[in-house]
Amino acid sequence: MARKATSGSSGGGGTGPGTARAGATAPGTTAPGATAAVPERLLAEATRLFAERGYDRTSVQEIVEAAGVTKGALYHYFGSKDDLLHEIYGRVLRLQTERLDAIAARPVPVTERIAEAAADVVVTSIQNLDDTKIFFRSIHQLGPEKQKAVRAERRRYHETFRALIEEGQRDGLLRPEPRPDLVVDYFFGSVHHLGTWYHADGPLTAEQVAAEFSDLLLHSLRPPATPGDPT
Amino acid sequence: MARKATSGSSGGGGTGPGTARAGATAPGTTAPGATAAVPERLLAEATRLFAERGYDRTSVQEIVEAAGVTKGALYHYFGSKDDLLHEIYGRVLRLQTERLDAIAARPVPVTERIAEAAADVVVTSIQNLDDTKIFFRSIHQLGPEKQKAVRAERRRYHETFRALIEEGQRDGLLRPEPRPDLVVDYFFGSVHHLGTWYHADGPLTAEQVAAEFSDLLLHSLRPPATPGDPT
Amino acid sequence: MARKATSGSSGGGGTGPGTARAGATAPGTTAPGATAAVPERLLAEATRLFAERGYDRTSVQEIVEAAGVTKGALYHYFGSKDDLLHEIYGRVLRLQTERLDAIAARPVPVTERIAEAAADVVVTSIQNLDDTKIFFRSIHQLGPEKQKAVRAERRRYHETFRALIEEGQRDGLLRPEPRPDLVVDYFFGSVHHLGTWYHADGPLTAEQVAAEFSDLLLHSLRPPATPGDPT
Amino acid sequence: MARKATSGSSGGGGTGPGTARAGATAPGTTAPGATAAVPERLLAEATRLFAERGYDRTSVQEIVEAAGVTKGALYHYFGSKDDLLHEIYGRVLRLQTERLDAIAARPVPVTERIAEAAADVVVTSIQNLDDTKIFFRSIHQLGPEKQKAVRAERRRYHETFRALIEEGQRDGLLRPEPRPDLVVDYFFGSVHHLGTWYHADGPLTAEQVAAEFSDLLLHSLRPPATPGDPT
DNA sequence: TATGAATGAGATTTCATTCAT
DNA sequence: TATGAATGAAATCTCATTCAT
Repeated sequence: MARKATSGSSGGGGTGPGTARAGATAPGTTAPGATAAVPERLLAEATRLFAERGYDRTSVQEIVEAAGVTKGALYHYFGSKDDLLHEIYGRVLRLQTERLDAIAARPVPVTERIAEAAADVVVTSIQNLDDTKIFFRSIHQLGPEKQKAVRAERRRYHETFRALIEEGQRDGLLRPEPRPDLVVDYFFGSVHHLGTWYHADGPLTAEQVAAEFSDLLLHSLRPPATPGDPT
Repeated sequence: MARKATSGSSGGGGTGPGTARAGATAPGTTAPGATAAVPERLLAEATRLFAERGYDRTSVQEIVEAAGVTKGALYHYFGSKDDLLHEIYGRVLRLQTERLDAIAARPVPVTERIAEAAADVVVTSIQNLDDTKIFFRSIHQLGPEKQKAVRAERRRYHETFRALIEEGQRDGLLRPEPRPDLVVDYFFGSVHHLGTWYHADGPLTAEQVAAEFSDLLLHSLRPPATPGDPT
Repeated sequence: MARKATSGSSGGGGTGPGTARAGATAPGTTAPGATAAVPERLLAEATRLFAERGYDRTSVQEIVEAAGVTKGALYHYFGSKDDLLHEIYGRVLRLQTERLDAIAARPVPVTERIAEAAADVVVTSIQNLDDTKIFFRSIHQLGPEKQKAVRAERRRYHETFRALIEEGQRDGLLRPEPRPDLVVDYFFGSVHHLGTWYHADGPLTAEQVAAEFSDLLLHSLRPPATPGDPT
Repeated sequence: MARKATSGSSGGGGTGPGTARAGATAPGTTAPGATAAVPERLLAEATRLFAERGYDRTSVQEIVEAAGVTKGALYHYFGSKDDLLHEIYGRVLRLQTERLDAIAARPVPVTERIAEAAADVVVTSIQNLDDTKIFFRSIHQLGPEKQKAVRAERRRYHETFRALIEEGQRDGLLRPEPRPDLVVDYFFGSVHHLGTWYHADGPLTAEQVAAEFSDLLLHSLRPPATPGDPT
């Protein structure tokens, strides 16, 4: 058995998020810079195709053809088509979780941390727009236990974000009325739908969208200005 | 070939939302109070199943079994599986478009109309949660020309909503900074994602969510309070 | 759903043992005597092929080609390749069980009933030699619950036979020493292996083999001749 | 390519039953007492797995995993999966042939030799129950020429046994009526089916079964008692 | 002596759709 | 208005085997 990407592979192990992210060529690969290692190539093409025509509408045959290998090779590295999807999810989730954790830990006012976190998730969602598209369209096509794993990771992300909002409300920097969990669902609904309308060649850069979204979020939470306290 | 539900079948005809929703028996149906007419039953079961396991994962066989008819019957009323999905889309779109148009035409301040429209779309999305789920998961699985038709209707809806925002900004009732189209995408992202987290047996009623979402939207657009102008 | 041969179909229902055995043409079939109905043809070809090259070595493709239909047709009638095998088993088992029950109930001395039963199972095993071959080679390739069902039916058959032997021993017509269950396993081992050596074009008719096997069985159970009791 | 176990490898060489069974380490193996040599381990696991789930249902991958080696290693020692099966067959056949030859040569009355041979084959079949199971289920899955080779060896074994029966009939110690070849098929059918019902943890020891089977065989051949000749 | 990535052919099964009745 | 047998194409996955190292 080769290193099949099994379920519990989150957390740095697995089919080489390390290699995949670092861009380092796996041992046994040909010239660096030429063709990437097979698993990475498979993941990249799968991501592109899933985003383009959906998980169910993309056949394994199309993926391997795009990656220039045979089906046997795919199944040498990934246990199933499901695994491929799961691995794609894992990559984005890990990336965004790491970044959010870093931002949440910064020694700056909580409103600033929220603004930064909001802007950051928009930017990374746009930078990985294919993954974003796939995520919210295809989660239901994952096997039940893998789906649970992904949802659990997602929930952890949301909870971290919610904690920031709660902190802001406790400190009186944000309006106390909105329910934090609803705010999170409200904001991330917007983020997750970036994939349905954002285009790289449109009029807006990722950063512009990020700034606007972040601004809209904070304005909706901002306490009413009190006399002598011009925001 | 009898009255197949072709694309342009909007307008309240046979299989339309009106008859289906109101529970009125369509002409030519058996005893009222018995089982609903076949096309309605097919649409209802298809909606349920598509929401439950996705369009591609639902087989025609499953739909007809759930509706208690045979495949021949389905193809008697609908030209294809695609048609079924398209018809489901049509129902929600028509419903929500009608309501938005009515609200937009009311002789009340624009902020009030926006608040109402926002709350209303949340309520109807939750009331038709299955349709909402299907909509944003399965659009891509529609054939290209049907997809275009649906997107066009959707766009019209968004434009109506955007016009309200523009009006509010022109009149100085809303902050001028946010780009209206971005605001629309921002808000409807949230609405469309209701299907991923809202549960009827959860702690919140549709109206509570509607009030909060509407409130968040308006606060994010509210101009900064000026002295002597308490909002 | 068409009449798929589901597990519990033993006992006269199912994919038409009635039609299959009686040779009656199913409604909707063409000229009687011409080509048999599709399910029957599939079963017949599957039996032949499974006997010839084994269950695992026979592809569904080969079966449908031999039967002159498409794969879709096979799966219209049978839920799986497994089902086909199960149905084949069912036919022989039902046939032999019926015959044994009839013989066991005859109002003749038990030794005679045993002799007849032994001869009969040999004859019917040879007449359905393909089924016999398949039975003892392929049972293990059946799914677990179907395997259990088949074994249960088989056990019932063995128990009926064993009861005859016990009766003979109780009545003093057979030697008391041999354990009845071992005798059953001993004899049916021989019967089941007919498929490995018997050929229709060999020197022996089915009846000759039956007579010899029956004779060997009874001689091995015959009590020692007592003076004045020439058997 | 090193010493691949080719078809004609009988005669006690490297991978032979002698070394494997006795637990002696083959030349070139590591420390005695540690894990067995690789080819032996492969054969042992293959035997277990083939018996458990059948030849076709056991993948090469499963065998090498069970043996703790890689596929390359298997193909280093054995030319094919077929070879593995053939080698397993060879082991039992050689063992049983040797023992039968020894028994047949003993200077005791032929009835005694038959009784001993019958009991012996039962005992060794039970002691190597996995091989027994495999033998009669999987012969057909061997390539044609290997199948022929195995059948030829098997035939030789049967002929030796048949000769004993013929001798007994010639000498008037056995009933002359039964056809010797049929008797052989009759008895070995029983023996070969031991694998389908015997369990080591059942109520009977191998020796008890052997005694009963041998007894049943001889009673079925025993001439009718003549007055003044108490058996 | 052994590895393990990769192949390529083939396996079973599913499914939307058609059509004679 | 409805049936249901049948199609044919495509889908996912498995597996024995090879070969450069």
